[in-house]
Amino acid sequence: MPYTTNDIKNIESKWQKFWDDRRIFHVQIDPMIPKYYVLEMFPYPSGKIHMGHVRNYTIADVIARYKMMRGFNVLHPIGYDAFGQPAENAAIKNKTSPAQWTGRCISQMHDELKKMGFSYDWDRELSTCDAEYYKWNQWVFIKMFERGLAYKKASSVNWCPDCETTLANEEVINGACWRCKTTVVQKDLEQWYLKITQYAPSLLEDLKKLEQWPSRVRAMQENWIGKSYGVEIHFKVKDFAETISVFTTRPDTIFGATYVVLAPEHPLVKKLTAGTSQEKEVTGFIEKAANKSKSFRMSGDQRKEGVFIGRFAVNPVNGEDIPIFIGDYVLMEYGTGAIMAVPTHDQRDFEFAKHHKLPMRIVIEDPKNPSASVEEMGQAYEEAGQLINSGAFDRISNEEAKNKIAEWMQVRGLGKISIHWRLRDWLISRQRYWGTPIPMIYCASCGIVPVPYEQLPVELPKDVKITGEGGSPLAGVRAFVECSCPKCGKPARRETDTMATFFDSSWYFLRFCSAHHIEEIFDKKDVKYWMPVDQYIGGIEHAILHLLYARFFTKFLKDLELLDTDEPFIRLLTQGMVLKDGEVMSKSRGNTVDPDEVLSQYGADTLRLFILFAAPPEDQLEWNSDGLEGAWRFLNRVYQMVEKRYQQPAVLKPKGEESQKKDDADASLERERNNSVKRVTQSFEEGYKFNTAISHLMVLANAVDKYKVDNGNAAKQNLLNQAIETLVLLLAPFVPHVAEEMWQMMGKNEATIARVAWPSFDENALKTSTIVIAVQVNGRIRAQIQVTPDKPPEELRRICLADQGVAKYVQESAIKKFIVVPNKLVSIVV
RNA sequence: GGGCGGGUGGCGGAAUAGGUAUACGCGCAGGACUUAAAAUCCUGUGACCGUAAGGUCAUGAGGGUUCAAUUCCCUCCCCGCCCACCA
Repeated sequence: MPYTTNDIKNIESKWQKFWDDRRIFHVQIDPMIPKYYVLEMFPYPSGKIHMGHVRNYTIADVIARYKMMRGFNVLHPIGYDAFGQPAENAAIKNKTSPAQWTGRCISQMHDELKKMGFSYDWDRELSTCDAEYYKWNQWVFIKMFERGLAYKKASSVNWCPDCETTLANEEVINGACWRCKTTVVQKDLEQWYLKITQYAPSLLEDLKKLEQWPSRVRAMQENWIGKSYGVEIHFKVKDFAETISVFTTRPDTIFGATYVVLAPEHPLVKKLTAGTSQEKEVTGFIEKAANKSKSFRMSGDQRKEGVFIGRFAVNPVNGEDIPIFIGDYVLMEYGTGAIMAVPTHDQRDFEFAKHHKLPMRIVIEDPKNPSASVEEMGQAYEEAGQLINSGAFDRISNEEAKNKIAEWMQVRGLGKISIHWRLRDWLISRQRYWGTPIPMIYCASCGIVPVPYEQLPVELPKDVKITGEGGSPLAGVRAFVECSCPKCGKPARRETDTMATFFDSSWYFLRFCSAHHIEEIFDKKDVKYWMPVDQYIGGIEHAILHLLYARFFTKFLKDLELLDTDEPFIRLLTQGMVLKDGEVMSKSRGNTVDPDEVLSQYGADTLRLFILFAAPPEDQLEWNSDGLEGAWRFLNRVYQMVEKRYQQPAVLKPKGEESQKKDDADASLERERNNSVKRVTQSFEEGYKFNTAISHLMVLANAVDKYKVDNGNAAKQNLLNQAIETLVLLLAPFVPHVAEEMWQMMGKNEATIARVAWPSFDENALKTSTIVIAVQVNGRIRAQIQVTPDKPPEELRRICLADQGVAKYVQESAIKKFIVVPNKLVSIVV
């Protein structure tokens, strides 16, 4: 059990109150001061904060406090992503309402965040479940609707049977619901979508601007958006007035296309099979395919099933009749829902063709095996090579042929050069209660009509019985559903679905700029000043979902001319996970450490210091209670230093004529002090390596410990004071409570250390009068010599040879090379 | 299958425009203080040989370039994360 006479953890609540009472971290726009916007991904208010939150917010807080000391006007807000299904479940379980439950969680969370000493501007605290916030969700939605970016369509959608609601593609992880892990099924439903695909090109292109994002997040988004260049090729159906369009990235293989495959859901299938002998078999296959979940169909290397549909298509480049199949390995969601199959050069087609004994033709020559025949192929040849069996294109490299054939086909009207995207539109309606009502009205005569702006917000009724049965609980609230059409005034019905909560979090960073603005979604001048977010911090799990949606909203709002920036987050830091015993700390594993317990035992500063010291922010962090103890020890040591060794300058009485000349110990302390400032500053400016920053603070503390002051030696005491002051200032962003306390103990005038200027350093003080140079002979260290800096090589050579340790291995006449790395090392080769 | 990270003491981790590997912390061992313990302080701590001086070997494995490689190049192994029948 940690214990000292002046318990450093008991001072924390005092300083928290001080910051609060004086609104130290409240900020306003000030064009004269450079701004800095630090933001962490706001929490879902589950009530208690966990170590992941603590780590995330501590990193953010340290950056915010550092920037404040550097003179920036720092916006550092917090809020709650308060809508969502867990509140419904908790409300049922605890016999309360989601609103009450969430309210209680928020106030609990609020208190816990305060206990961590984070430098938030609490005046901007917001919750997405407040009507003053979600009103603007509805406003954005209508703006999107007016521009055709929000639309309703019937489609096969992802459905979680457990949550009883639809899910966006981004919310389906390996075929399972991201929240409850239940296997997702497909349902045909009419749902609301946002046309994020319209922004696919700029979402992809602008990733290039995000140089300060981790490359893997950019790569993940790039893959998710998935741009492919290719050709849409038109295959005429033989003896039938229809054309099948396929998309391919491999037009170079068109001469090897020996059959066509449609997705079972392809709209042409029914038309083409009607009346053929294959109709029954095809219908049976479609039913079978429909019963398989999408995740099963997409889960890789199973046998490729399919049936011939009884008709043929014509290969446009050579006029061949080729059979048309339907196959479950072709997905309706991608491309045109139809493919041309080139079994010799695509492994999937190869497997399918083998299984169904379909013809093949090699059209790209394997340079290692130019005489290969179809019969002896064990797998598709997917590498590069020259074209063969391809008419006029023979002997052209296939890379070159891609463009040539594409252009040739386009000129002849056989195909169209085109780009396809993997990104799908974003399904945002949810059949749940605890969310933003979608502000739409259905009128029998006018159709779908948006709620007029002046009627916003469409408030979520409070007195709704939640059963957990799903299926739009709002549909059962007559007072909510029944309304009149804004256009014709006749009785009409409200939309009863609510918005996915990712809608709420796609623009909250803008709302923070003027958190409680009433007239508009936000105050344009505030947003102009604060945006973009300079530093965003959060978990990698949001690499696709939230970060993509937020970028989409930013681009949309810019198109509405409400914003100047087209990217919301300049710099992104994804913090690593917190582990215990080598496993991710999680409730389900039962290996969590409750931050509350650590707080009551050690206080926030110790917790903050440990978390920052144990690993670089982006790496995994292994929880270690001994390490926590170490952080506690260090803080106490520094506290004792201030208490016992610091003397207030007023008390300090210079005695007699003390020598102004600095001795070695003085120079050494000065060097460490300046070096610490340099290194800690560097760690903030170059990549946030807080672990090494703290290690340098420990080095400085060690130097202070070692430094002796003769009783009453004012010059030395001054030097010591200076070193301690610097140490306290450098510590301030990391351990704000103790730093405030120590600053006050030192009798400083500033109200808060949070606004004291960050210390600077003197490069000259880092120099030493003598340096130690390592001497290598044939690559091995054989001696250390002490010399004055910047010795010329000739002199070094003389000194080295005079050194006994060197002389043992070197005779002057045998020296082949003499290499000098200035002020570091000498390397002699004999 | 594709992409992105990583492999350094007993542990968390330092150090890469090539230049004294193991900073800082934890742990461990010994000592001081104490009736005793805790706390605190001091000393030591990569491995091996040696009383010591000193020497040899060590950054996943193996090669290469170099006076010099954790850092650069080649081959391979292992771990983590993300994506994946994407046409």
